[in-house]
Amino acid sequence: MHSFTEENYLKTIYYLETRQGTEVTTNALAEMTATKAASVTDMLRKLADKQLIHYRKYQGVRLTEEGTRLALKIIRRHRLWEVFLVQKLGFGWDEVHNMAEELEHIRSDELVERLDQYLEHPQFDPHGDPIPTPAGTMPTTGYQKLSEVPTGSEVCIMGVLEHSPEFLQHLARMGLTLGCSLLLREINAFDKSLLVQIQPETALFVSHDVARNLLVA
Amino acid sequence: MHSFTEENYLKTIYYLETRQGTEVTTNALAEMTATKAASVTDMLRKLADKQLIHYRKYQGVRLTEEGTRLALKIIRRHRLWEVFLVQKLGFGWDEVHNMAEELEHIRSDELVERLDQYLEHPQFDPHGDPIPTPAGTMPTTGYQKLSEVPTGSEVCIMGVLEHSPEFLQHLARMGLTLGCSLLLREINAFDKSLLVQIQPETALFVSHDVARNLLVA
DNA sequence: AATAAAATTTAGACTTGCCTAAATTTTTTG
DNA sequence: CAAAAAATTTAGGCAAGTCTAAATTTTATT
Repeated sequence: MHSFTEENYLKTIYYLETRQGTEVTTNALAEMTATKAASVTDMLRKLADKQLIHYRKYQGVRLTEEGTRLALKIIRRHRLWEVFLVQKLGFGWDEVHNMAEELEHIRSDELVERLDQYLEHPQFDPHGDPIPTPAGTMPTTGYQKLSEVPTGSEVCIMGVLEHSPEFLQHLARMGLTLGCSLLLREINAFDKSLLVQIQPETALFVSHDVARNLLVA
Repeated sequence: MHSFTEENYLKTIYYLETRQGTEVTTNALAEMTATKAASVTDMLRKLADKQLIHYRKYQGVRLTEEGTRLALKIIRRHRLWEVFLVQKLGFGWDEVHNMAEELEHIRSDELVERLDQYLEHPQFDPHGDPIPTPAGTMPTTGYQKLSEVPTGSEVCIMGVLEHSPEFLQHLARMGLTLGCSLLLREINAFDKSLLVQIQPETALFVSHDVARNLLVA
């Protein structure tokens, strides 16, 4: 059995590893977990002893196969609980992250599979993130960042890369929601902001920071 | 904020205090929490520092008002999650205790109140135990132990005092379920077992140990 | 390439919650 | 009511996970 703390490190390593595509550094982990680098080093030694990560001193870490499997199991739980909180209990998508951070550590596998069944096997969480399979693999989506599609594209908002309440509430204030269609009119040369049209009559500017956290298809 | 461990001690103290009506001893707590007496003493000092219990060395403990309020909050969460697991996810009443032991520590008050609403404000958990109010009071029931009702009584099974899977599965094998009607035919003088009639044609012997863990009205 | 800066690890310590062994207090018993 | 037994507390220690400060390694800079 693994501690909450170990589970959180695995999840964070998975996140940084897939986001950056490179080995994950001690400092990056310290920042994400809001601890100090020395504490991270201690935990990395422990995870390496348990064969959950490949760790070369001073070189950073990657998850082993077993570590990846475990990380995806936690992420599956997290996302299924988020679906429950939004669809069944009526929370907003900007309110559920912290609760799911606790619920994801509940240890029963049978509970997770029954929850999945009760929710009718959702494919995506309320933020559009794909839910890992029970077998421990991450479904792939062909989504791109809005900041990377060419001018003139007509796309649909499929997910977000940033889950903070601040970001999600900002989207809501701009009228941007999951499933919303966008026509990319132009990209401003000065600050890289994007002019997007969301209704025949309505267009607005979206900052580059917002655009690179919006997934579209 | 209180740790999982502190919450578990409060819950256990509440349970023993109301079951026995007297001050709770260190040894009783050590047995219930599967730890050693010395560890209990440590924790009692901490809980007393936080004004959650009245503690007189060598004399045992009682919960303060604040301690009682907190204990009932945990018990409310536990019982609501049990209702969820049985009614929504389809678990048996003998399977849910351990999962609820983990779920009861999820910290969001709003989550609990939304769950309560989603479950349509249940009054009792799957074992017939009353669910404490949001205000932190325990509803009273007039239930008696089956071992204490007079011969000839016709009663209905309303709850259980023992929650172990072994006990609950034993009830199931005897055909005894919540809501089941019983006619108490006689009490055996030799071993205090009870002859109870559950159908016009069907009667069976129930041990004293079973009878004192069955609540009836 | 040598040195300065940055990143990482090591060393030693703290807190929580648990343990064993020994000391103390309370209760029981002859 | 005094001695023995039982219950409880104290003392000292351990593991997990964190910290600060110092040492080491890597990277960047001149």
